[in-house]
Amino acid sequence: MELDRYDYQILKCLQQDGRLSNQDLADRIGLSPSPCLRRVRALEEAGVITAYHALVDAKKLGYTLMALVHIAMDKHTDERFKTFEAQIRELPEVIECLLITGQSADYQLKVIVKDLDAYQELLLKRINHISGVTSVHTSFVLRRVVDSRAVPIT
Amino acid sequence: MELDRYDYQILKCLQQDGRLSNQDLADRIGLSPSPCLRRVRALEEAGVITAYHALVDAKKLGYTLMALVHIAMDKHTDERFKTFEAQIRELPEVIECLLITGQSADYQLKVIVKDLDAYQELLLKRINHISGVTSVHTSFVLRRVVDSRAVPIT
DNA sequence: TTTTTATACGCTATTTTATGCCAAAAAATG
DNA sequence: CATTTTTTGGCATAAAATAGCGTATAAAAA
Repeated sequence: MELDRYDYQILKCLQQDGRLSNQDLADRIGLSPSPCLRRVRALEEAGVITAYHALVDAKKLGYTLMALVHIAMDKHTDERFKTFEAQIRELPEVIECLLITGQSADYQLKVIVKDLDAYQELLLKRINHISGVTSVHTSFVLRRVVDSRAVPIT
Repeated sequence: MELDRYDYQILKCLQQDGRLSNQDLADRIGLSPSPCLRRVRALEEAGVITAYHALVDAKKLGYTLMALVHIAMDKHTDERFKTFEAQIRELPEVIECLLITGQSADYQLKVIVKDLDAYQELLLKRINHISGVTSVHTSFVLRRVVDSRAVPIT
């Protein structure tokens, strides 16, 4: 799919405010509502826009603790990875799971929990029980300096 | 702010689909449109809902590489942190910057770039130039197994 | 227990928005 | 330069958002 200046403007605007009305969006990018809406639909159709989400303040719901968990596996087989990932997907506290390169870890998880007790519980009763997990290292998040998922659009 | 069952349902729905119309939302949670809208506004007002975003597929825009960058500082002074963070905020490729506890790193950055060349450029010409940065370790993201920011809502 | 008060609901009317259709303009092509 | 293709803008209609108002319900006070 070919993207032009209008499309980039649309993406920029909707990345910032996913609930912009089509009319406001049209105004901002300098197009009338009909072609603007057509373009948004096309971007959704093409998978350039993948979803719309409301961001919820985790702390306001009691999730006061965020941690990064680095995990190393014993063997690097498809089987190990598959079962690990399947189990991880069952844990709602794991809001991110990345397979990464690097010395000491295979996966990095990002988890949010209500307190240290809950964290301990998650670690000892869930994550440690997954077969193949050999080492686990935790970093707690003290502050979120930048927290965006916005793709740079010039 | 006190949240009841309706509020949790609203949050759950809007986390999944940030563009749900108020009418559809009202239907799903079993309330008529007016009180539903009032609740959504109240949640926004109270900062429980912090923003709405469209998710854009980075790969479709040419950002094929994601990396985690672990950074250690020479001194742990307010001054060092302040200048580092200010400089980091100027880099649109840095979509996340976390101040973390742990052995070897003070910050973890998440960056997206178009290719290895761009990554090299970012690292050598931007990040390494920030005063106080003493060590930098990179992990590339091979796969995103889980990628949500949804707060668990029972 | 009864009365009062406050909160939140649902209905309705009005304004705003989304969306499909068609003619006109712009861009691309030969 | 003419023709074809694409995309726009305007308009009409349907849908949705939003504010006002009366009423029910639950909590608080008597």
